[in-house]
Amino acid sequence: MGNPDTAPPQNGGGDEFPVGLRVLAVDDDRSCLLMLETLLRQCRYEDIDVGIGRVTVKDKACEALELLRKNKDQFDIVLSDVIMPGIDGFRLLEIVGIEMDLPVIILGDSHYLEHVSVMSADSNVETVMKGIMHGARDFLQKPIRLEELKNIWQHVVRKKLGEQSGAKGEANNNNSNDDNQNIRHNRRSREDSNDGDDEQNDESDDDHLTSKKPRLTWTLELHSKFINAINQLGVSKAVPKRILDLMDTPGLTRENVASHLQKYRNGLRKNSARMGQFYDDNGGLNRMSGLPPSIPLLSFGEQGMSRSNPIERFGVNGYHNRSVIEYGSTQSPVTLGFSRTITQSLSRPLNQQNILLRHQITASQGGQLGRMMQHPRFGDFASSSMLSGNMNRQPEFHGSSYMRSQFSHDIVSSQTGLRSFPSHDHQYKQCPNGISVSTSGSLPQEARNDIASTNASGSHSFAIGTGPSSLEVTDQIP
DNA sequence: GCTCTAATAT
DNA sequence: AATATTAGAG
Repeated sequence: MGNPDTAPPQNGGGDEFPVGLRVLAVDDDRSCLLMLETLLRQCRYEDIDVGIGRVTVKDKACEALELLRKNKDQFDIVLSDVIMPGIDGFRLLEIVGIEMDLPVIILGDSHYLEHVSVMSADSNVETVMKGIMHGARDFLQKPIRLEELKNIWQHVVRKKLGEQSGAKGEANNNNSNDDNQNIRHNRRSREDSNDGDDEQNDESDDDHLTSKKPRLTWTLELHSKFINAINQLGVSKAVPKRILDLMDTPGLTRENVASHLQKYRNGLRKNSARMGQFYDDNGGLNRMSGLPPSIPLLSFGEQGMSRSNPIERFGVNGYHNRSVIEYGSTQSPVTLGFSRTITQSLSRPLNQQNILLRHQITASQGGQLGRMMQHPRFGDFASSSMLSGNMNRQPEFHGSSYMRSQFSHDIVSSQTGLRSFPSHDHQYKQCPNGISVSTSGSLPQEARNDIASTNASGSHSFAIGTGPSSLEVTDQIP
């Protein structure tokens, strides 16, 4: 809670507002809109010289959008009501975020809040959160007060600042052979807004670029390094610090590694819980010491089904001839809600697929494992994408290339009792005691996805498992 | 004070 | 789901 009106950028005067900020306000409620416009003009966000008025109002989101599209670069900031017929505030927010990346401020409608919620408090928070998650820069609750509007310029400044400093690492999709350039460190600043009252928290430390928080993306390269490090260290000694050192990746933090490690271990744990055991770096049999006994032997149910990006949906029995694969870009929070759907046909119903899977199981395990054996997932053995090194599915894999993949694999081995079969369409090499994959029959959909999504075109190779228990597979698509 | 890890938040 | 952040224990 600091002093509200810190000096705006250029003019040193503490009380001057950036004259001529180009604001577009959208609200379907005419009276609100008028009020808003009046206030905005009082802020001197008004038209000065440019052809287009500096304060522009629209009572329909679609018109606002049209205006924005036609006049890119003609606006600095957008204020939008939440509830509107047609395109609502959130939607507008998304679109604007994607198409022109302007700061958007969401205006909360008290009517709406009352309406929707039994008690306004919660839903308010929810709404605010939703707005923020969708990329809103701020959230102002109606009735909007002049004081609040006076400060919206800060978002524009922040955005500009953000653009300057961070060289815009936006499209880091398929990039990078250079292991690490998606790394950008950021300390965040808690920025929020509030309900009925007031708000301005402008702690000017220095680095609160409220813009976007770039998160580290664990690319395949990074992950490989990570896995490498772990292999070198051995499971027991693999702690964040050491891994970090071994990875030798500038910009990467221990926290990054720790977080990833946590996930990695979860994967291990899951696996090992299923197997009851796993091999450590010495090839020795390890009992995961700290294994919570509570971990189910197999979580085939809902949990496992929707692992990783492509979200598969099977009928309860897995009988669908077609499965729906849904995906969406997760690049930026703004893309929330944008997802497309494609379909992929299955050669056979899952339950008829010829799954080759052997594992020593005891009779007592029969119940759950039995089910698993009918529908093993790639992930059941080595694959949580974590272990397979198959991280980071790129959007490009979706769609046609995805459908084009005709892999059909059987999971056939693990240390105990499972073995691999030679196969026509791919080469494989199996490490001693390795987990292996071969392509002899068919594979549950999930597994196929794991593999297919690794592949954009032509062949690819990937590793399954780590250390001595790993396998490298090279697939060749006919 | 630093590191690790589990838990929790975004 | 994937990462980040936090909190408490060593």
